Amino acid sequence: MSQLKVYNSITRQKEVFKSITPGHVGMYVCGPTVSGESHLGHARPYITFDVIYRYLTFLGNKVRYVRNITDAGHFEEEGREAEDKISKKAVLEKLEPMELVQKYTNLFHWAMAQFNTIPPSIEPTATGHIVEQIEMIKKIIEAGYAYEVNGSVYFDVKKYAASHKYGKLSGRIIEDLLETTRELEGQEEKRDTADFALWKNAAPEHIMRWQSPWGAGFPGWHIECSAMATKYLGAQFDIHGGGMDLLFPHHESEIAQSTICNHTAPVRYWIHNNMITINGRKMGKSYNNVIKLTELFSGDHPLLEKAFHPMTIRFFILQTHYRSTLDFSNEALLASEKGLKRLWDAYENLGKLKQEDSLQEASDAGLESKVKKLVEEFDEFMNDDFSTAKVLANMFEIVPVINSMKDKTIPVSALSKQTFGLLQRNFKIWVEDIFGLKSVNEADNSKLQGVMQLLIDIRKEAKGKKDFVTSDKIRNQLAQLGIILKDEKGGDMSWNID
RNA sequence: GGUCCUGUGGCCGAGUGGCUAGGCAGAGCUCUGCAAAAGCUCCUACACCAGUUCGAAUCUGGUCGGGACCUCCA
Repeated sequence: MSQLKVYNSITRQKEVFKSITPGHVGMYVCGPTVSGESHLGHARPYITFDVIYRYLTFLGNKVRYVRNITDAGHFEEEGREAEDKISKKAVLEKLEPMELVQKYTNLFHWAMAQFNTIPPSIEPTATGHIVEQIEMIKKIIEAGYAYEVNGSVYFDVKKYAASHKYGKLSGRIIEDLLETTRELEGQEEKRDTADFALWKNAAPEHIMRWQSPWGAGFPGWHIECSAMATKYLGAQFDIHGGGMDLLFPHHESEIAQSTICNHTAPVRYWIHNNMITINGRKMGKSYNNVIKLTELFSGDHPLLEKAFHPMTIRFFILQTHYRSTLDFSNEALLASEKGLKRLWDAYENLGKLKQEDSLQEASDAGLESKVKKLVEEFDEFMNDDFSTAKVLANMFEIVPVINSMKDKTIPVSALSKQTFGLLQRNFKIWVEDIFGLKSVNEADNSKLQGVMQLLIDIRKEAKGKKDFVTSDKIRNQLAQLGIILKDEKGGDMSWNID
């Protein structure tokens, strides 16, 4: 089998992946800020890294996957802010930060479950690691790379850049950063505009605040990831992932902090997913083009013609390489929906075919070698920087073979016992275990199965007597209920829920 | 303005210098009581201009277009 190669953002090239401790992989992925609802854009990194997590595990690694919850910072809930300003005094009418955080954390977990993502090994919260963050800031101050002003602490980028490569990851040039003339609030405290906050002084009315050696305040954005990654994965770990928009300043700053604190570069492989765009534009609050996940699942959004199943979104994302932008549209999602159905139906049909029907020798040598090659390429493509799109393309090339076997226009014995087994095993591993796809039909209970079998039997009898009025009645009325009944070759019938 | 990415058929998208993925949509045929599904076949594109090469969607330079980051945005 070929070696796994990953594109490393910091070296800008594909490198052979080798973990620090053989057989073990430490992976940190920047998690959500739970001050609002997740949208389609958020789905991309979590699905991408879920597949990476699953694949690394499949390769035999014990993976510790850490994904944080950013629940500290300056939070305001939309709509409730105004309410607060009317200065209601009652406790219950005021914004309670933890209530807000809990609400969106729950919603996030629910959405991730819908996508069938595996929960991370550790999901630390920023508020649960204030102590670690303060310790880290202290160390940086002691090392002389941070300074305190009015209860806030800033990282001294200029000093760091004198001996380290600040900007290496993001391709930023330190001189340009130092020259930036942008005027923002609170900037006057900093020695230099490029400096970033490690700790921020909080005004008394600020809703989230903790005691620190520098007074009451809250941690800077970047330090939380550094502190939690260090705590759970060590001073140096294998993979750090996140969206490309986090390259700068977030990840660049993480490198600086951790390097000063732990005297080593924190991350071996930086992996960044690209953005989901809508009409060519990144999906984001500031562009006013956000489609929330709840809206996507319900279809309740002006841009959506209908509701889309979470699995459709997952498949949609896997059809593209993770480092390419992915353009959203109704049409594209509709295409994914149909494509997924075609793949899933074939996958289910494959599972029902009997391996005993094949022999040691293949009766169709050409098909045998074609199918074998297509299946064996799964690993090769995935090892090439997780090319899920190419694996799926190969699967689709096999779909007609499976469907023909089901229709008996190609005998199962066209393939050798060995290759047929390979096909069945690998489809299961790749479709379910690695790509994490699952059935779109939620109703799979045995009573319904029984009722359907009864209707199918009655319809078969009617058809046998050429009583098409009855047979059509059954099929049409079921269709009205959203159950599609199909006649198959040989008189069998199959059904699924639309 | 600075740094970087990108431009593929009606749509979404893979693409490692030659063998020109895949999905969806569209057309025809087969199967079929009808329908649906399925199978087979067709539609063969790489923004533009120059260059390198026997050969370029792929490499180089330029032009034009789109985008990301430089704002606590995945």
